[in-house]
Amino acid sequence: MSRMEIREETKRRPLYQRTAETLSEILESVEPGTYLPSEPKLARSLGVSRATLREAMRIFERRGMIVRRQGVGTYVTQLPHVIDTGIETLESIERLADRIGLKVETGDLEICKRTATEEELKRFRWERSLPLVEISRVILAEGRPVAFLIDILPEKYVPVDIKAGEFRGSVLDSLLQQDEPELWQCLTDITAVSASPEVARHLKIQRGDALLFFEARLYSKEGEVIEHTYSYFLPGTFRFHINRRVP
Amino acid sequence: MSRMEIREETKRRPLYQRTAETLSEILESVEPGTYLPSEPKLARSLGVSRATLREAMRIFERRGMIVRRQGVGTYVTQLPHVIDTGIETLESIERLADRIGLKVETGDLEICKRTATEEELKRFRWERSLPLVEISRVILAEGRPVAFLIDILPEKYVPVDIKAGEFRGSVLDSLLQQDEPELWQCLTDITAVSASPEVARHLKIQRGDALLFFEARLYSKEGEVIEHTYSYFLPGTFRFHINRRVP
DNA sequence: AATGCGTCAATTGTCAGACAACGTAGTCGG
DNA sequence: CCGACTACGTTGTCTGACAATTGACGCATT
Repeated sequence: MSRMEIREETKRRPLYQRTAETLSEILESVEPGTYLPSEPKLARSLGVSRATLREAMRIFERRGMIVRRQGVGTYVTQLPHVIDTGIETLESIERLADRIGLKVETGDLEICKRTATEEELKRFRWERSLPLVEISRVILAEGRPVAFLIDILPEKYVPVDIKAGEFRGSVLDSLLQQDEPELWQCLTDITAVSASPEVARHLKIQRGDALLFFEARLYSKEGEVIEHTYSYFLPGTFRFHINRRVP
Repeated sequence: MSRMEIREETKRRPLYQRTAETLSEILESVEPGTYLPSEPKLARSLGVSRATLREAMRIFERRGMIVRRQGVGTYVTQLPHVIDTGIETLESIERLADRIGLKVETGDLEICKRTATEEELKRFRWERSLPLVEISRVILAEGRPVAFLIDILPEKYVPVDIKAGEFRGSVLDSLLQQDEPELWQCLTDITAVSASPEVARHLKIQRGDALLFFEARLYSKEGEVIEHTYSYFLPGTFRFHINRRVP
């Protein structure tokens, strides 16, 4: 077969995206404030064309990780790492805990089937007959409850490993691991609430204590709501930060 | 003078950035789900090269506003507007209120000069002798307190109009309006707190009530801390949302 | 010595054109 | 009816070139 060639599995995604990943590693490894090699040199050293390199760089420029100045060069900004550890990137609590070296486990796991409420039908455009699964659980860090999470998603989207009873602690991670459905973005509302009696009971705190509250909707590329999550966080354990751009 | 040519003031910034703005307007004006013209056509119609257009498009692709598929085309995603109204873009409370049609005013304004504390010296790398200005105020919506803000910044950066006693409600807006110092990004920590007695007094709420709390550091391109802000928000009035990307 | 000016080299910004890779829809043959 | 093949349009990638901008240097002038 003349057309069959060796093709790495990474070949699937566009080159500029893989280049962006390589660039990301480079940016993390160099001291903030240092200048990158010129575009022609860097492109040659990465084995891509200058156009492709520029497409990859544009991403980091917009994120504020690099500054490009015509006639001068491109240098790495201060604090580039926070962008990849910030809230801008969708991440499960378990992975976040992992990253900061925190051991967590799951408690009070409850999984139940139900149908959508009127409000859910209207807000998420789910079918009336669509069977839903609601998964609630408590996150424990060093034995203490630090978060209470409620995931709601159509039964057809429930990852196979969770269906099989092998719940490993994160609905999101299971969803990300499989190919179907393809996740695209997650819209999250942020606010603070006083703990309700039920949430207080799960978190073993006083009713009325202040909690950080996320309400998130996970979308597919087609704009369909795949999952809906309520998250209650006890202040102090997790630090959520975000990099806001100036307009 | 042969070299002197008419040059619009907008000419200063790179073409791909201006193209990005034009693109942004186009994206907002079209129905979500529709396909854009092909890159050659769109580039011609915008009067730029295809390479420049692609650099501009890359920004919106990363933000999730458009999806590009090789061999098919580029289409506009659902809910593109939330990105520009989300928390990702730095914005004063006053402008946010404006956008959602809320009338706000300022109360309990206090401006005082002081020197940096030990913690501030360490965290922000400010000079020990640097005189600071602390500006605290309450945001009122329809007569009710909804937010309490504390801005801390070196005296040399205090906008001239505020120095002149013309405080118009937003330190950030004043900073953005002038050319110096040049703002670059804002790192914001998000959490929830119980209202302290002092904050509760300003917001006219009970001590211990749940508040959304932002701690923000405003940086220049050189990585210098220009401003430091504590923000307490009463839940319910402002909706902060964010678009989280899947990795 | 200090200052201003022109020149030059290096770097990013922009352009044009070409071809490759990919997906879709239609065509053709079975 | 179904499958394979083909043609076509789109995005992905590359090459080379030139423009615009900046900083450094040398030089003449003050």
